[in-house]
Amino acid sequence: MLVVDDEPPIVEVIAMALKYQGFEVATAATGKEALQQVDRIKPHLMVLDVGLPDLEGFDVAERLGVAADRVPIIFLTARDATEDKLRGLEAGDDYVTKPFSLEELVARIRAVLRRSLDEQTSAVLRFDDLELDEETHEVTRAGAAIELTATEFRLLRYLLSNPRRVLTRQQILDEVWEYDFGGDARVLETYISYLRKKLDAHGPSLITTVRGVGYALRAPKA
Amino acid sequence: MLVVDDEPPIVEVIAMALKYQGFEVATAATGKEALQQVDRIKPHLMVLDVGLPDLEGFDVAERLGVAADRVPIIFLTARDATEDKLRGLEAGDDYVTKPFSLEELVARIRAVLRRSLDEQTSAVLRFDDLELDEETHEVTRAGAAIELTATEFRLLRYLLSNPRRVLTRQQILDEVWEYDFGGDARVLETYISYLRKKLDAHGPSLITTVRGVGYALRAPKA
DNA sequence: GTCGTTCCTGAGGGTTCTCTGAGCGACGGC
DNA sequence: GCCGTCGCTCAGAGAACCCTCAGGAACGAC
Repeated sequence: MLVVDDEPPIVEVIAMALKYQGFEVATAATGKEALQQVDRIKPHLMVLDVGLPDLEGFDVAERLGVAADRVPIIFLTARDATEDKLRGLEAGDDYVTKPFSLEELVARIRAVLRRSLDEQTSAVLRFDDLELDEETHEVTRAGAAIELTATEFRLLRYLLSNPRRVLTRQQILDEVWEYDFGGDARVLETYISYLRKKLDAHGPSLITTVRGVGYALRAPKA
Repeated sequence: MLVVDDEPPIVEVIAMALKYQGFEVATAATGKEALQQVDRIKPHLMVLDVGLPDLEGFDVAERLGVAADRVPIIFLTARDATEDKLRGLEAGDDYVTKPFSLEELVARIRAVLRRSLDEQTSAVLRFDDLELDEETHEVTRAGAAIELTATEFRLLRYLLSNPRRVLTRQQILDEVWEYDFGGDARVLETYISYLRKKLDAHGPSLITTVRGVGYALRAPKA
């Protein structure tokens, strides 16, 4: 996994998140450096900022060629750069707009890897009778469809990708909200409340509060 | 293990706690000194105060580079420094806010080491028929789930990480409560009592009182 | 621009946890 | 066996924590 951005804090926060997920991570600050690294370590995937000092991110992509076996790239791009999205996006690539949530980025990475690894892993996260499809964004509980908003979906996806494990409030805020979110931590409680209301309409409670620590998905004690 | 802080009492209390856990500990009071020490002794982990007189803690981290093989760091930071959290946090790092409990710090250290040692050690602490999972916060005795409050959990985790060893009241207070806890030492007795009540409901007594000294986990004399 | 949805903030209230105090019991020295 | 000290347990006050509801701001669709 290669992370390329000229802002050290961004590189660091991404590298940390990915390492925590168990990926091996290398970094680069410039386009030139990135090309060298690709040559040297042959990463399976690359997270690439569009706005680099020397080469534009897309130029980096171009230099790597359009071959089907070129390393998949996830572009980081500013929110308003709509037209940019089209350029450089090859089959197997994807993009994320800044500022992004780490949870979102990791989800995209998994999706891209899944595609390039030929459907080895499923796109459906499961826990008890709850299912979440990362590709179609469909969520069902005991077969019944559940409508979630974007934030609710990210939150549930993060919980589902760490089943049974207690996630601290801080972890959840760092991952699910934008990485520089400075707001009130009570948003989280509000959204947990929303999720519970929607999920628990179809069965026993799945989200457990661990007082003083955070939240966890727990199988209902039947 | 390298401990860096400009306040000698803090350094001492941490260094002592870590030594007691069996780590080799070196110390430094300034950023400059810290960098020298890192060079000299190549620590496996570093506990680093953010507010140092000469260099900011994060600057120290920066000087060490962002290489994947840089020493993992646990930052000590004031409680309200929310935005600081992102700066400097690399893969494998973590942070603890002051004032902290030593027990918490040691738990974080173990978690960080576990990650950097590639899952060599498990997150489950065991003693006799008692199990405590640090990730899910689940505690079972002879297979039966036991609900613990946050403080009970920290206390039991500390006991379990030092099985059979007698821990003095002072040690336990320092570790499980905040390191400068000034309150009444009888809290501890109360919590030992709570723990015993919950644990011994499923089997013979595991926590032994060592009169005049402290407490220890002991296998029940069958 | 208007409308509808989504996201975040704020406040109130209920629940649970933590710590304190006091009485009782247990242990050990003599 | 007696007495002093140390430890155990219970109950309760205060605080911390968390949940929920309501409303306003921001965003996007038409």
